[in-house]
Amino acid sequence: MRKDSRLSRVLHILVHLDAAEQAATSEQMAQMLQTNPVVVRRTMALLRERGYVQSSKGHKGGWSLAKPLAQITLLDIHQALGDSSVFTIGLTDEHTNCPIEHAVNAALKDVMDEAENLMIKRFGEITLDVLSQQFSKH
Amino acid sequence: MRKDSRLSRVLHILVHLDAAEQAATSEQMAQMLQTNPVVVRRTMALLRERGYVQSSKGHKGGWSLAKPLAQITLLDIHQALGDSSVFTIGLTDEHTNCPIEHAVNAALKDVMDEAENLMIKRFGEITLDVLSQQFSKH
DNA sequence: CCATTAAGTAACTTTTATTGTTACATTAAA
DNA sequence: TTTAATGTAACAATAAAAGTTACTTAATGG
Repeated sequence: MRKDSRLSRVLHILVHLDAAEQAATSEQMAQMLQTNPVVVRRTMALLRERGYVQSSKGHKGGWSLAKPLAQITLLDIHQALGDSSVFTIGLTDEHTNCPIEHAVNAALKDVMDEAENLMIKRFGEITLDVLSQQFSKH
Repeated sequence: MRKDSRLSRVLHILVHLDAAEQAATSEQMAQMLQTNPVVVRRTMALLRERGYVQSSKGHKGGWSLAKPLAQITLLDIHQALGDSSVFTIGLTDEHTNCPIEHAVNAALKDVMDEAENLMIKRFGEITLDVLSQQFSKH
C-alpha cells in the first residue's frame, strides 16, 4: 500500500530549520529530501497556513520557523497536512441497506477509531523540541 | 490515500457464507461486492491457505466455510490478507546517517507501533460469530 | 531601476500498487 | 462429454502521490 511520507519528511525539515541560522530555501530543502522544490513548497504551505512556519520571497528569502519547536506537537503537524484517515484499511459502503455489511463495518470502525484516538493522543503529547533534543544527545 | 477494502469485503462474504445453505460461487460473491470473480478468488485463496474456507471446482462447486465463525477472529482474517502495515503514514529512510531523521522516525514508529498493537489486540478479541449475531438482532 | 533570487501556483507528467479484465487450463458433476 | 466451476498468468485500467515545467510575483542588492 502506498505510503504518505510527508509527515516524516516535514518533521525532518522543521528540526533542521530550528538548527539553521538563516532561512532555508525550498531548493535546499528539496536537495536534503532528494525531491523537488515545488513539492517542498506545497507541503510547507500547509504548515504556513497554520502559522508554524513563515516564508519570504526574493533575495535572502526562504523558510523559517514561526513558532518555537516546544510549542508545536506531532499532532499539530499531522493535522496541518490534512485529516485523511491514517489507516490503509477501508470500509465498503456499497450496500448501505445490508445489515451484515453494517455489522462488519461497525466492528472495524470501532477498533480503528480506538487505535486512531490513541495515536492522536500520543502525537499530541510529543513536542518537536523533544525530537531535537533526542538527536542532540548523539 | 488509497484504501484496501479487502478486509471489510471478505468479512462481509464470510458472514454471508455462514448464513448460506450451499457453496457460493465466485461469480455470485463478485456480484454481491460489485466486483470481478477473479478478484474474489484472489482474496479468498489467501483465506483458504490458512484453512478458513474451502473451494471446490466443477458443478455445484464454489466456496464454503472450513471452520465455524466462532473459531475465526478479525485478526485471523486481517493477517491472512497479508501483513503490510495498516498505516498510510510512511517513514523515510533516505539518509540513514542523519540523526535528525532517526529521531523523527523513531518517535513516529513508537506511536504507530503502539496504535497498531492496540488494533491487533482488539481484532484478536472479536470472533466472526459476534458479527453474525449482531446483524441477526435487527 | 534593473538584475537576480526566491516563493506562488497552475497545469501537466510520471510512478506505482491495487484493482479489474481477458484468456485459457483444469477439474468435477450431471 | 458437455457444462459449470475454480486456478492462474498476463495484461489493462485506475487513482493518488510525487515529480516537473513554465510562468508570475515579490523583495533585495548593486
